[in-house]
Amino acid sequence: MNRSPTIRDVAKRAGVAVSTASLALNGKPYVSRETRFRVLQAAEELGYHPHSLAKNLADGRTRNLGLITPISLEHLFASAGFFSRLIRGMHRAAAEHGYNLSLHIAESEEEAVTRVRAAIRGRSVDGLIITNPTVTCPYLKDLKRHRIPFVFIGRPLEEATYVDNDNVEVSRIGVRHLIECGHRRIAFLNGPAHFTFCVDRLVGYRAALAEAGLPYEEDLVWQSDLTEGAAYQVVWELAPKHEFTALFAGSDVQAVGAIRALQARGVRVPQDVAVVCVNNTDLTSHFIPSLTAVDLHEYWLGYWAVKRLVQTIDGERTEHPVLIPGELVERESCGCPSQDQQRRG
Amino acid sequence: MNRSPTIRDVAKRAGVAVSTASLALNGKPYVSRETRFRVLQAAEELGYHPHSLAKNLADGRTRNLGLITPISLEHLFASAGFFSRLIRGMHRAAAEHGYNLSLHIAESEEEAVTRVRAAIRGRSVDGLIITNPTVTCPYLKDLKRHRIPFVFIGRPLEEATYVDNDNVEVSRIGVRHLIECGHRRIAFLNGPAHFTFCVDRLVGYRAALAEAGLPYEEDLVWQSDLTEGAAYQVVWELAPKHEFTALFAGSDVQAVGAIRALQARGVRVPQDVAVVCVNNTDLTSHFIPSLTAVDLHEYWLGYWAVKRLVQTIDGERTEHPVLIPGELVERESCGCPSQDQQRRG
DNA sequence: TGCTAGTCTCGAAACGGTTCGATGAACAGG
DNA sequence: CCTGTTCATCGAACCGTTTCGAGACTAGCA
Repeated sequence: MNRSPTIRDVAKRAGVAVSTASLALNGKPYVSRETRFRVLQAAEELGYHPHSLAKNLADGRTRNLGLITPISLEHLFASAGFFSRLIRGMHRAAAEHGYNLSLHIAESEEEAVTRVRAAIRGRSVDGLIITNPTVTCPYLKDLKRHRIPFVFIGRPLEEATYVDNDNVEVSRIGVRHLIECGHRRIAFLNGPAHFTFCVDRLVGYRAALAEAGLPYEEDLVWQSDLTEGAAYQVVWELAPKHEFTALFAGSDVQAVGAIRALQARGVRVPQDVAVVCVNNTDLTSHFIPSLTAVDLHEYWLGYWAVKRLVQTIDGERTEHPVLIPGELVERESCGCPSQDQQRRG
Repeated sequence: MNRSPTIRDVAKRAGVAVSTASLALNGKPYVSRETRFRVLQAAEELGYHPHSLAKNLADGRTRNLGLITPISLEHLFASAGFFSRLIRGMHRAAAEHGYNLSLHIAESEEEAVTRVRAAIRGRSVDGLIITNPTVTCPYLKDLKRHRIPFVFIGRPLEEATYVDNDNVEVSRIGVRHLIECGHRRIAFLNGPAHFTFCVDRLVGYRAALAEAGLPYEEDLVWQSDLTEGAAYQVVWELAPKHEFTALFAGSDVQAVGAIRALQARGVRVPQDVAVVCVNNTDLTSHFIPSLTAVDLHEYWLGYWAVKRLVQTIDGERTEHPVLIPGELVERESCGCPSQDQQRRG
């Protein structure tokens, strides 16, 4: 015979009933020592491995976690690295709990709705992780109606369990570092205010200034899309109109746009203006000058999202969010004396 | 009742047998017009959606495709963006054919073996896509023994169906561009020779020179790991010893290391040395000067890998590989007059 | 000795679909 | 009118597990 052995084959070889074999194989109680041994041995000899689909159908759990990514990723995460680090963290947590990760990528929010529905209808996942909840969250009602466990990555406006960076802290760390370097007039190039993380970061910016007893000047808070070009334009236009010695940028790409604009205006980085940004990426480490950045630890974002989802699946009621702290990675662009020499890497 | 409707509920409501309902719902022949209509209507009214697990168990197909990534991704793909573009392409093709994508990330090759085995044993996938086959390919014998369909991304040494870039063409395109810009002494900073793509690219480099009637000088072919630091060291050391006006780098990160070394030696890019590299990434577009690069179209790499896998699953015998062409993206670093001004982007 | 509680084992019934073989009706050709 | 197809439908078996209820056997205790 060529087909792979089933639990029946194992049971037969061990001379027990199928149900007993099942108990033995799953380490359940009420199986005698010898019986368990015989079953295990038979399984071993036959090269038996349970058929996951059958298992899943029988006990109603799929052991599958779905990742839904609405909105074209290029637009959302400035850098694609975000996505892969996120996924790796998710994967690790999933593996720790015996879950598989399945991907449901959508290019638009409507497509995301479709994918959420399909996942729910087909009962193909035990829970969902959804990145970048927006204001509308059109899938939310489907999720709630079917009571399927889910976790957001990113702070949603609605009440829902989520995992996100502590974005207040993220910008506070960056700005505080500039203050410690002696800067007192620090511009902030933020992202669009409809992202919750941008709102939070403004709070952190103000907090850092307040802590240091520095005044908050609305004129020094700028805003641009997350692209290099948008950042360039904004900085090109606003930089000459204000006095500042440092700039805190909301993303690595925005920082690059800003630096290019400053250089075009004859401003040197970091000598004339120091720069710190959010997102520790390939770009920040390889750029010249290399960029001091706040690392978002996306790996752990993914890791905890899955952890939290598994908790939810297991019925634990845990409403409060998980907030991942950022971490400052010092490089050349902040112009600090303590800049590390990792060029030789 | 709260449980979701099954096909039995549909059958009962439509007044037909379960088997008939199944035929009707799946668009199979031998169902009369009215019967089919009644079944469909009943399904509609009940809000019936087939239970994917049950379906899969019944017909023995999982409709799942597994992606196995051996070897820490950071090491393998210089940039993380590679991974996410690959995945998106895979996802699209999978969606087109009604498959799901499940992730099996391994940090080492041994772990990859474990994951391959687990996937096979649990019958949880219909086929596997494995990135970056190495010389040893330890999972290969498991794959062949169980006759599970699989496709490699990257050219393996063993005989096996794979999808890869046309790496000979990739470097030929890059080098040819430099030649067209008037350069005659072109250095080549390649990656480690144990990667098949590096071997292929050397072939392309030589081909481009030969086509233009330029001599091949072994002294101008350098080699470094795929990191910035390694590239820096090699170029720092070798650059002064040779005469050349252009450099072709095997990756974006290597190009950055090379440029940094050149600049440290007082060589300007692109004025004194023009640079073209492989990998069109965030880094190449945002770097100053922005880097002319050969785009690898990873999206299509992933797309065709899945396409090919599905063909294999469907029993089509298609041994020859799919080769994705590269495409030159012109920017500042090659110093060509036709450089586009996309700064405003 | 009789009763109860606890172990161990078993067969059967799920889980929710697909597929196979049988059955009957309608219809064609001879 | 008989026979052989083709079409439409049905019931039952099956995919490979888990779980449930029941029965048998063993101790422990009055």
